[in-house]
Amino acid sequence: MAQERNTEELIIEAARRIFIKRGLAGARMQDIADEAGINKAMLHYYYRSKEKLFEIVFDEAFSKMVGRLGAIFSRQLPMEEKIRTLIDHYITAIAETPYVPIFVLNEINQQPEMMVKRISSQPAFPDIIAFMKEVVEAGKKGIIKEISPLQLFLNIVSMCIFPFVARPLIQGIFQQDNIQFNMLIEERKKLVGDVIISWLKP
Amino acid sequence: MAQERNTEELIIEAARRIFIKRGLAGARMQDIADEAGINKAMLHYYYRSKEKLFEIVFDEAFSKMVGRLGAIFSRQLPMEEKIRTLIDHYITAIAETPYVPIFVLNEINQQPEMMVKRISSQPAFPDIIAFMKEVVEAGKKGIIKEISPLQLFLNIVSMCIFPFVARPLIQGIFQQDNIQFNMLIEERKKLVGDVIISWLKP
DNA sequence: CCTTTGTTTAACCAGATGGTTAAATCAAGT
DNA sequence: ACTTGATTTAACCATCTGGTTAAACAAAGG
Repeated sequence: MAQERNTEELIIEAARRIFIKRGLAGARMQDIADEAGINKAMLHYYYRSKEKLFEIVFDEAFSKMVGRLGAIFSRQLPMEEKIRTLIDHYITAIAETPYVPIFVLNEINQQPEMMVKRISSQPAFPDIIAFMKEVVEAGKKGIIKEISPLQLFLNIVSMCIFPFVARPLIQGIFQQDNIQFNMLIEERKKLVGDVIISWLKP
Repeated sequence: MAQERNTEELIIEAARRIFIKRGLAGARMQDIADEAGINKAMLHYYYRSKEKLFEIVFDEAFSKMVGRLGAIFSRQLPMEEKIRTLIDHYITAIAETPYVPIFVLNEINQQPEMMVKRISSQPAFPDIIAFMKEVVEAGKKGIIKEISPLQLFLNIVSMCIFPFVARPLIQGIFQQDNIQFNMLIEERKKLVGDVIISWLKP
């Protein structure tokens, strides 16, 4: 057999970069081939079509964005501490692959049917539901204010993810360079927790 | 001259629908022509190229998303009330064209240089800056807690816009139909205000 | 050495895509 | 009716794009 054995992985890495940067419609198979330093035909040899390749990249990205929530949720901690660590860890996780959210959200908006398939095969969802039940109970016990757990979830995720989605907008309007932006994000790991906790105080 | 005089506007309306639904890379000139019920050559007759047409649609969408903030900010009201009406009005405005934010954010991420041009020609930005100064002053006077005005702004905009950007995700995970989703948004007009105000209490 | 089997390449293809052009159509002024 | 100038259309073009194919190549086993 010829060449190194990681051609397969080389292709995925290239596809990941190109798809996440340009989206499904904007990505060109030739660009992916160039990025991987191989012939265009190899893409079809290893992964049958553009859609197949995209599906792999998308699934991976989707899990990276949604899946991380589950692991954190399931931790056994008092409500306030649980929420604070959730926010801190989630922002940290997203900051590692900051272009994933806008990619995932845009593709989902292009083909909302995609969601249906992911829902069943996404192990994080049950944990999210469980967390929301905990929130209701904590509300009844008076540990926190009684609020809609869905709205709580939405608020947390909004404040964690949105800054990355709107990154060029923020940096453009407020003239922030990359270092300043990263500091902003760093500060949010605690600040978003403050916002949520102050709201939840009974 | 032939036909009705609104061909020009007819084209823009069609382009708006197609571009916002599919994005620049995903939109086809033929689709826009079909949507407008005219020949493809007319698009080039009235608007020279795909890019030119796109620019018009994008500018319009960008203003719709960012511009609305200015008008609300400039209103003379006590801080708490100002923030509450801002949130209420902004969510209402976005709900009227709910697919604009994901379109704008995605295109900005595709071509961040676009931002540079918009910044100078966007009249809402000065008002945003002015608002942020007010926030600092209100903090010093003890009317509200002393917080980073940028972070405040980010929190507000995040919680207002993100639900629309993540709409299919939310509806998918939590099995919400369109009516339920709209109720969720309706509830947020007050709820997001509560979150922010409770955080700002000195 | 030669066969076999998995891997890689260059050349090619059909359909799509943005854009052009020359001719046709239409309404209004003369 | 005829000219004029804007509007509209059908046909066309060059290029791009996802995908295919046949042949070349490289190892491993016999």
